[in-house]
Amino acid sequence: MSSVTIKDIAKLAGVSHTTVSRALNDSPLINPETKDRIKSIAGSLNYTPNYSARSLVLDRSYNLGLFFSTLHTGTSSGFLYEAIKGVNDVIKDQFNLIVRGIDDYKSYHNVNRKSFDGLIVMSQSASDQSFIEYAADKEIPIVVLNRPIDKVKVMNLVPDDQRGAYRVAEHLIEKGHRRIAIIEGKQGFKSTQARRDGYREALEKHGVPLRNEWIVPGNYDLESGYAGMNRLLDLKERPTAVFCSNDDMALGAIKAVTERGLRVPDDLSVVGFDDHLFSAFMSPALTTVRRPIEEISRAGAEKLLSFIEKKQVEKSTVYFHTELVIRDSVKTIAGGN
Amino acid sequence: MSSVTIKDIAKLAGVSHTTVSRALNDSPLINPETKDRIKSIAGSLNYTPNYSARSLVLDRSYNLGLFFSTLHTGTSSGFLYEAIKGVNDVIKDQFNLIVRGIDDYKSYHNVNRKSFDGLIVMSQSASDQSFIEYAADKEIPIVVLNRPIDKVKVMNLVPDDQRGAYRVAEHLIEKGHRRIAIIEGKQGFKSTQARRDGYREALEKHGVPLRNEWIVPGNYDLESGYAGMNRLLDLKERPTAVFCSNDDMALGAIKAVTERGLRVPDDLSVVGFDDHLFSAFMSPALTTVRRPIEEISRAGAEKLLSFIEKKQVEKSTVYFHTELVIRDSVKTIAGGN
DNA sequence: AAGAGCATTGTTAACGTGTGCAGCACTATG
DNA sequence: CATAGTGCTGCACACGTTAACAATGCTCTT
Repeated sequence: MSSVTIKDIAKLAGVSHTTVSRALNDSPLINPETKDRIKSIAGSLNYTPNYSARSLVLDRSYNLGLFFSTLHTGTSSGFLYEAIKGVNDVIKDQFNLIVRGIDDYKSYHNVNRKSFDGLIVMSQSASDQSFIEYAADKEIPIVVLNRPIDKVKVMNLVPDDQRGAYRVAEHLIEKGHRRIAIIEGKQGFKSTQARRDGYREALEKHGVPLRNEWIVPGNYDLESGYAGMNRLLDLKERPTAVFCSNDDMALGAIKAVTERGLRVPDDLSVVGFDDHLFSAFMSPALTTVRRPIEEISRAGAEKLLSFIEKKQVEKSTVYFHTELVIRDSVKTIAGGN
Repeated sequence: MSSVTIKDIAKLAGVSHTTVSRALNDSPLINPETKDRIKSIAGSLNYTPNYSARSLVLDRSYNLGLFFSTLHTGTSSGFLYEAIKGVNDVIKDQFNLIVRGIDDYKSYHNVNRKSFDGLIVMSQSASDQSFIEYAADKEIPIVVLNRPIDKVKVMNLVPDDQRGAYRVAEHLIEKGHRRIAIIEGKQGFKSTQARRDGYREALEKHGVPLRNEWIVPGNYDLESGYAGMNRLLDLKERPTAVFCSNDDMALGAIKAVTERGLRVPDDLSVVGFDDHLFSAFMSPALTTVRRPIEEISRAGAEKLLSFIEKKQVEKSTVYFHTELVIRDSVKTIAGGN
């Protein structure tokens, strides 16, 4: 069952392989009748083009890379899922979607124009700056999603994390809270900083005191949310509300609260960030910030395809709206402080 | 910055391109000194091999396909995440990992030996039987994970869902429950049937009555768990325990319970299946069955690599142990019934 | 000293496509 | 009738790599 080539078809049709190639590619040069004849022969032989050969001569790989900063700690499953779904919906059959974590590369050696027609980087950390620069330098069509980057100019689609964090912190203040803690995201991630900044901005704007002991580190996973909340609960002066830098940590944090016999939101209010699938179904349903990852991924894929087609890239930064989602994990308190 | 080829290197080194090819591939035929010289020239020119050309002549694509039944409803993000992580950990730099949903294919046309060195199918539904048969027929090295398949013989690694379901149902019975409902998984999914069978088996074995109205449909997503539980709560005779066919639905189900002012497990016991990342962190922590998807994925990838290397496939079915994970969502009750 | 054998390198073809250019037959134009 | 034009097809080469085979120079053996 060795595979059939255009030369086999040519022989059967009594034409040259050139004619077959043209016919299958719908060249207007070919007589409609021979074209049909060739196509039907190809169909009956179950011909499939050899993509390696085509790639070689056309200088296209038919590969699109979807790169994450890491596929280990820091990338939540929901994030991965939404990104793949969004991109996949757009590219369909046209390209192979190759998924990889940047931190798995020892060297970027085989990231080049020959191997990838384009790249989508779901960037979470400054640590992949070098990768982005490398790819941009090689002039591979590229879009960078999720993390705003500086220095190198590329198409950059990002959620407005800072604004979202600002809104959710402000929401806590409006509900009467004045003792508001934060469990931060993974160090080095840009999103960690943006959410921290939004949080600070809201507190400062409303003259709410900011205490160092209410700022605890985390790394975006469940366990770190659990640990972070325990640290806060051990303080003499507890906060009345805690802003967790993502929903996973919020879930861990709530676990820590209930383990001590306390209740959310009655004894302590908790908010998250991301609006994961499960967040609406937790008890209590989590107040959080929706970050449109799937939408950004879709938009990024569309941009990339147009770059590849037009053989020309645009470079700009586009912010996507983040949205406060109010549910049941925040208590309204009377006095504040 | 047009890319450098072995011929360019050959010119600079004053040798033929064949020698360069051999040197870079560490052929023992080449004089160690010239080899070093060529390698250093290649390094300084920043040479990267053209994989399309290499693929063409070697008849290898360097592509591995990771195929899911669907990337839409029915595939939970945790499942996707664990599968990608497991496979990716094994293949590292050797191959491109191409992720796709089978239901996105209009035709399997460009699934062939030329385009894929091997396939990993995370099969969830009988609907991809035709895909598996197609691939097996084309003699592409293949492993099928997660779903036990019949008819076509391939390497098949699956969790023992039925045994797991049996154990968790038995656990409920041991805790004194005799009114046990089930919210089923997506119709047509093999796992749905296996879990149902395990559940029935346990009930029959222990002489626990099985009532039709306590068997409600679902489709593995949060919403369907929520809806299913509401159906059960509307019954005149409510169950005392509910086996949800996965953790996502358990989460939705618990939501429905708490919404009515009832509590888990005090008023109603709930168990799930999968042991998702978040299950230990729910309140109450969910009693469930651990299904080692990442482990299976890793094992599958290793098998596949060995098939490709040895150019020979084994065919058998291997069951992976599923494990009852006891947490806090089941109440011990005195009498039963 | 001649031939065998080895180490190293080069020549040439092949993988399956796509494409510039030439060529053919036929029609239209004057 | 000669010429230009048009519609269609084939020839020959290119893409970058690997590999079978040939060729070269050298060493060793007898």
